[in-house]
Amino acid sequence: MDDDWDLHAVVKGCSAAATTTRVSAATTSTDNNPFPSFSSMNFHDDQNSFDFHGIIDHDGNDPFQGLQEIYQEFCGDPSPPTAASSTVSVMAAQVFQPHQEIMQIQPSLGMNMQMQGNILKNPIQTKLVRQMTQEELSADSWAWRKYGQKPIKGSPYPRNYYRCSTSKGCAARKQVERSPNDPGIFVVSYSGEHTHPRPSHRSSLAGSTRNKISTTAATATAARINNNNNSLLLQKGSVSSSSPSGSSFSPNTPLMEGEAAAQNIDAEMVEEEDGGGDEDDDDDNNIMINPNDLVNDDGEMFKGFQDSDQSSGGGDLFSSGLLSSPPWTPTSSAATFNG
DNA sequence: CGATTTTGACCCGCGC
DNA sequence: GCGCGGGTCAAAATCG
Repeated sequence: MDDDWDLHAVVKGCSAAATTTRVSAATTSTDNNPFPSFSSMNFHDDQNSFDFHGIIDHDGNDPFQGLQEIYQEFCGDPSPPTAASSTVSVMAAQVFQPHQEIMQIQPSLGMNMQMQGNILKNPIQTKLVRQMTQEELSADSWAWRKYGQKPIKGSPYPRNYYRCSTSKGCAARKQVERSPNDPGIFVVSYSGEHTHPRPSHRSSLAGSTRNKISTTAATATAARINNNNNSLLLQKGSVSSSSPSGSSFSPNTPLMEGEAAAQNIDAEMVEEEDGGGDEDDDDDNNIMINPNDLVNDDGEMFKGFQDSDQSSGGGDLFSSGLLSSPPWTPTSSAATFNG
């Protein structure tokens, strides 16, 4: 029954957005990590705290040189902070993949206009995959509506499918599933882009009652996450159009069930920002990019998902809702998971 | 009543 | 061609 905590929708907020993004080689093993120094990189939301200078690889080269340049371009307009840092993380993940043939960035949800402008130069279809805690999920400000749930082979937890409910034609979607390795962590994938600005008010029923999630579980999850790797992954996928979202609107989304959800709702709007984070957020929002996770044997990025091997049973379900906007556009949304 | 969740069915791509 | 797995659809149920 413990697994019943529904993570249903969490919504809104933005507070969870990452305040500090840490990019690191997930694997500690230097053997496979082409960028040992990566693990020590820390990124802050502060406008210019993201600095790739001084980082070198095994051979003493500066693998981040190009990234630094790109970053500077994007950072012309750092807002929203979270978005910016997350985006950069994504970029880093792509750029640093040794075997990655593609180094372009694609427009995605939540990107601000400037970012998109830059990105459009290199349109690529990608899907953003990120691991986050429930808290972070709750920070999603977009409004998501769940349209499906399926058991996934290899994972004891089902995957939940959400689409943006703010606008009918919005192509933004996201998938949320619990990490087989750590139930406290959710793997969220974003694809498509919002064709409208962020909602400023969460929809009335969003995540209302249907979802109840045990606060304890949520808390535990959040706490646990600090000890886990939050990896940011990218994979070729589907996405396309562009849309502004990075701006500052506030959205909604389903919330976690129960109180947690409720709390998020009210609190979120209040804290949406960037400043909220601070200490706690620092840890919770760390984003670690694991090169190994990004690329598979074929040199393609991916991995996080396929890892676990269990069987899909169809049965169990958890419903989850969650997450929301792309890392760079944090706000809130919640989700619920029923173990 | 409207919006959302749940859940089985359907569709499609992929590997054998 | 067949089976499997993943993504989406749609009807029913739920909730404020």
